[in-house]
Amino acid sequence: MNDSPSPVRNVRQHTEQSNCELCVHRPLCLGAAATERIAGPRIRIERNASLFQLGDPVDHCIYSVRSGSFKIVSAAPHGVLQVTGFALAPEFLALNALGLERQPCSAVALEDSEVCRISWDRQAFKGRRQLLRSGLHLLLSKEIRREQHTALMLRNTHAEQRLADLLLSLSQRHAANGYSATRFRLPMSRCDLASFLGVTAECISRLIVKFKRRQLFDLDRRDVTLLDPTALQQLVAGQTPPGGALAQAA
Amino acid sequence: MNDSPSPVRNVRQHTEQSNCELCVHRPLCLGAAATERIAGPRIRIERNASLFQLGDPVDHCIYSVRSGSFKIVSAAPHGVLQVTGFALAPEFLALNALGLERQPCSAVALEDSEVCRISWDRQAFKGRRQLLRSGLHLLLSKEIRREQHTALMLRNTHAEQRLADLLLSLSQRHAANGYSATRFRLPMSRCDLASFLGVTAECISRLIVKFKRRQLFDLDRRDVTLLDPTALQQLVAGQTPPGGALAQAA
DNA sequence: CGCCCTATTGAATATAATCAACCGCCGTGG
DNA sequence: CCACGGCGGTTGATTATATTCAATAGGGCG
Repeated sequence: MNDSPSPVRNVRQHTEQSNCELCVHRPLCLGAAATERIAGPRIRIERNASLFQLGDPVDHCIYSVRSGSFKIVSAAPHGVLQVTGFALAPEFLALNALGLERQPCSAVALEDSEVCRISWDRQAFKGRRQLLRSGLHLLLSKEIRREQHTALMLRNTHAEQRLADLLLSLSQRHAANGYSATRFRLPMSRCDLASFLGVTAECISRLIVKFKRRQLFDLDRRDVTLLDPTALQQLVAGQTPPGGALAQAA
Repeated sequence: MNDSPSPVRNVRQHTEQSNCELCVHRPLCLGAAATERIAGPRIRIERNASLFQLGDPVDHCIYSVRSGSFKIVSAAPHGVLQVTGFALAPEFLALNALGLERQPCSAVALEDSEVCRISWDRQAFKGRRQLLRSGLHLLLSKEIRREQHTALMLRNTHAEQRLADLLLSLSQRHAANGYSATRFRLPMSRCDLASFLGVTAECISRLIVKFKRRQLFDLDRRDVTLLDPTALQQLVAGQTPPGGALAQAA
């Protein structure tokens, strides 16, 4: 992680294309409820280009990832950049920018990708279904839970369990799209993985070796094959470092 | 942390009291914008009682903490309970439950506290100002950012920096309420602190000693006096463990 | 007054960081 | 076409931060 991740051309690569009216994924937009025409035209972002960057003025939009994938990069207090999330195909970006003047993070395409913009400010919502706003509520709340899960894993697991959890998460998200749950390609570098998981790239390397030896998965370059998802799940659910339980406390 | 934190009486202690119409904090509810009558009557929760518990059916409400404080407790994959957040006086609870059937976490009062319920489901919103929903959007997005900050700290800082960050955060939140930024009482146990920061209680103890020696603060039982907030901030902004930067990547 | 729980302290251990070297791939350019 | 250079990734040896286990101390409450 002292070395750099994929280089980024600091250029927005927006190319207007087919309109989202025709988009096959449209029902997924804000849940099945939102069938209104709410999304703008598709925007193409090429690999390593950023959809928006930390400090950019916010455009009062969230983004729906239609194809491809992104990494979210934020700045730690001391200014060091870190990967704080990944957004795969039917997921959303910029849910954390509502009410801000400046983007709190960057979104960098991990491969050639497409997104749609969805405005969330008052004017844009006028005349549109209330359901849409409800959908946004649900989306935002879900995102809170996702972040909480991340924080949970960072608090009380070893690197081993974090990696297993991420792999399973990617697997599920692929499966939800109708792709194979056991074979897929990692869109991100080892360095990005490490940054997101809060460990060093060296540590990731060693973990991969360890996991391969245990026949948990196979991994060539960026192509994963989960050999024993059950074992991975058991690993995630295994014992944890920082102390034990918080007694009853619930 | 192998030992238990404050014991909890698993009983809801709801006592209807003064109506929120009269609440002095009301303008803070959903930002200054929401001056509507949106909140229900006050609910009193006594120390160590839980407002809601993991697995409870959700009541389609968020809660505004009017006085006192809460800890949020969630279950890690293996079932171990962990403190995933603290909610101080004019903050909100259950923002992560929208769209769920069951509460994903528990909220336990750290002292005798009061909350107001605010319904977020469709019927309850009827006839109420749209601003309110906008306010909720902003609130939810802000909560996402808060969680992201937590995850950020957990990823690439040592325990030392995490504790400093939390103390400064508590300080700010107190100051925002008009209380002293340098002298306040910690409502939570060392154990809760440790759980939230992702370290052991022993580690917290040692850190406290270390910080005292450095004249960063004074701490007796649960009473903190920040002696050198600037130094604390510098500490937070100091160098970090997991590797260095993510190159340009932004 | 004494018990229990929380907090603290100490010594040994472990997971992951750090530093450093090396390798293999890929695109560039001679 | 092949050599070069850069980058991403891997491996090794050492070190450090924080865990673990264990024992003790201090406060609050009955």
